[in-house]
Amino acid sequence: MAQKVGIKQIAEQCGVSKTAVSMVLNNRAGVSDSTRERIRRTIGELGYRPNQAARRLGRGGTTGSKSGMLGFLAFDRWADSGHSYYGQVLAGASLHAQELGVGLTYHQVIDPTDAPPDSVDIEALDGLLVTGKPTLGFIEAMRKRSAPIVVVSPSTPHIQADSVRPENIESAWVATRHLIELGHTQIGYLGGQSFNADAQERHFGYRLAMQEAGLEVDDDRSVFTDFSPEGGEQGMRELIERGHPMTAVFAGGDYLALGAYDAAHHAGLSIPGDLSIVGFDDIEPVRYLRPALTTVHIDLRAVGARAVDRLMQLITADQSPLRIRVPGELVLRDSTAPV
Amino acid sequence: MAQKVGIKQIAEQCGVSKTAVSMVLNNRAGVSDSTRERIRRTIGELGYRPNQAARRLGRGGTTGSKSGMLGFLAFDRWADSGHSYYGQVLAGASLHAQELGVGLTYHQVIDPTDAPPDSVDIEALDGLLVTGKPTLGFIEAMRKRSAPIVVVSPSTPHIQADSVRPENIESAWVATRHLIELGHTQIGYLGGQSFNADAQERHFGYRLAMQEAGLEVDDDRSVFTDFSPEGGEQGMRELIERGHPMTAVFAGGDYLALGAYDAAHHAGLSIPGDLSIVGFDDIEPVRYLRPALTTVHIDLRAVGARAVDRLMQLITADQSPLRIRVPGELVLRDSTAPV
DNA sequence: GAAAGCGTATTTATCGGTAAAGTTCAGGGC
DNA sequence: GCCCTGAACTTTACCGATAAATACGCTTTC
Repeated sequence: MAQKVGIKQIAEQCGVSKTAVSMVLNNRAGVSDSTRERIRRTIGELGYRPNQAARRLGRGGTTGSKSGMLGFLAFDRWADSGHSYYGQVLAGASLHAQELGVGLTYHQVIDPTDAPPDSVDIEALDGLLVTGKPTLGFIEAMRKRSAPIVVVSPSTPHIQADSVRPENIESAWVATRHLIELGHTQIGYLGGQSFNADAQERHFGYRLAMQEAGLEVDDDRSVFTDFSPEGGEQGMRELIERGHPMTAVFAGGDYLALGAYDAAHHAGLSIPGDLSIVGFDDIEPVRYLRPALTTVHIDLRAVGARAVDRLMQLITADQSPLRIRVPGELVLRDSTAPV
Repeated sequence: MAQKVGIKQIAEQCGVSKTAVSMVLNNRAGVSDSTRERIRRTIGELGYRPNQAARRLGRGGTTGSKSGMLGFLAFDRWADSGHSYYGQVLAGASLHAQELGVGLTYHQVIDPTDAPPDSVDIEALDGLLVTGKPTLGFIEAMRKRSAPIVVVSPSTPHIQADSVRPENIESAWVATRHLIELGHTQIGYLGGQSFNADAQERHFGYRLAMQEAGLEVDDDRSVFTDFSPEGGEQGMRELIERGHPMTAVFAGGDYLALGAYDAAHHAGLSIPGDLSIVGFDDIEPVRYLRPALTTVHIDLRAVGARAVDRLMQLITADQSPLRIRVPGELVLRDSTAPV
């Protein structure tokens, strides 16, 4: 049976001290390139794998971190339609957690009652990353259990917790601006309902761009609807039925844009010929729409990574709630065209 | 600021040694009831939480056997396009793991080398659920570390590990049968490359249905291509260019169908008027295609749950590899029509 | 009465690392 | 030649817990 390979074995093999090896492992300065290379090779040859437990301990386990585990809570409401969304957040969080040497446990939550699920051993977790649509009560309950929480949620507005969210206003501004630059002046808005914080902000960004351009922000050209393809279709239909001339629409969410496509087709409007559409979020399905949807891309992996960062900050040194914003980027595809 | 409470503080407070406290923590004999009680109380008062990392280390490091934790490994190759797919598997796995009272840690893997990532503390995990596209070498490496593995992967064929996969043959048969029942006789096949086990099986199911119906299985009507929208488009284009009359196509994967739509439109073929298409997998995007894609739905949550089941079996009693199949279900949408 | 047994509790070494404080040695400025 | 500097390492001291070995009273046993 293969001897357990530890940092010590590596050190002996290379004729250096344990510390030298440790330094290489952590990419720290103080080791010559040749030695570094030699150690790296030996590590590979012996198939050495650092013992995370020991690492944490040595690194000053005293620092808050009890289990070295963060929890990722996913509320079920989003599990079906939103997994391409949260999957990315999760990927980013996982990757970053690994970099930081902490673990990440995943917990699907079905029942959105205010009580945290028994199955989640919060006590054993250093912090919680909550995605989806947690109730305020849930957050409160968690807080009482004194586990730091960071929320990645598009919908709960004035939550008393740290959060990581998209830079909605700016991005909505950019999206609307894009339409304006294409020459559109009659631009509609299709958004989620106003209790949704993201929806509010995106609407604000839209209005900002309109006003700046000296364009009329007509409430008749704005519709607030369910944040879903169905809602989008209904909303778009209503927008069309109102009869106000309109050559472009900013949809504050790709799922809405999905529905808007259907409504537009149904009304015999071609995209982008008769109607340009810009979305928001860049979820997977819109890449395959024809014409492909121009939309605001949010780097969801970055969202996850930032959330983990913040969580670690909270764990090591308690601070007051902070809301982090991740910038968006307009992705030009085929659903928009000059007037 | 609250002093770090360690076993040491407890010991001092009680005027005993660290070991005594340790023994109490582990419910081991060798401590008088009175002392035990006293220590217990102090632990409660000081709100002491044992440091897991240190515990594992001290316990002999390597032997982490019963951590009550399963690991979910996701290979990056799928992270972008496949998250709506694996997200569901993950959700199902998480839910079921919670029911069984075991934890689930998530690990995104970027580098698909044969070496398991350092960040995954396999030693501490009771079993591994691997999704995405692991290399055979990876599975081997894992196996050597003696952690039970269950693979949920569409592509690696003769892997020496337990796996949970769709009932490809039967479902492909059903899908093809559906086309036949609509009156189609000239049915093309668009599939992934043959080193992909799922692709093989789906192709087999297709041929089975054709032969049973006494229809000619013409190799000229089959194309094997990259399992991606791009591959699908190219494949479909080729199929069309070959010039064999064809009124329907069975795409052995929704991503292929996605591309097929584009190719069909490009060629001026209407769906399902000129060409009926059936897909496989029921990924999220295809719900929003117009016309919505008729496809085979796989209950991915069930896949995840079954995988966890199997993993638990392996952990408690090692058994020979078993391959579990999850049935699919044909979802009728709008991409198919009678001839 | 000395050796042995036994429940308790304490030392001490260790787990696999990490960090901070030495140590060595080559080179550079003056 | 002298002192200083800094890179490249090594020593040493833990991190927080565990296990094995040891010590300490006190009762039993021959």
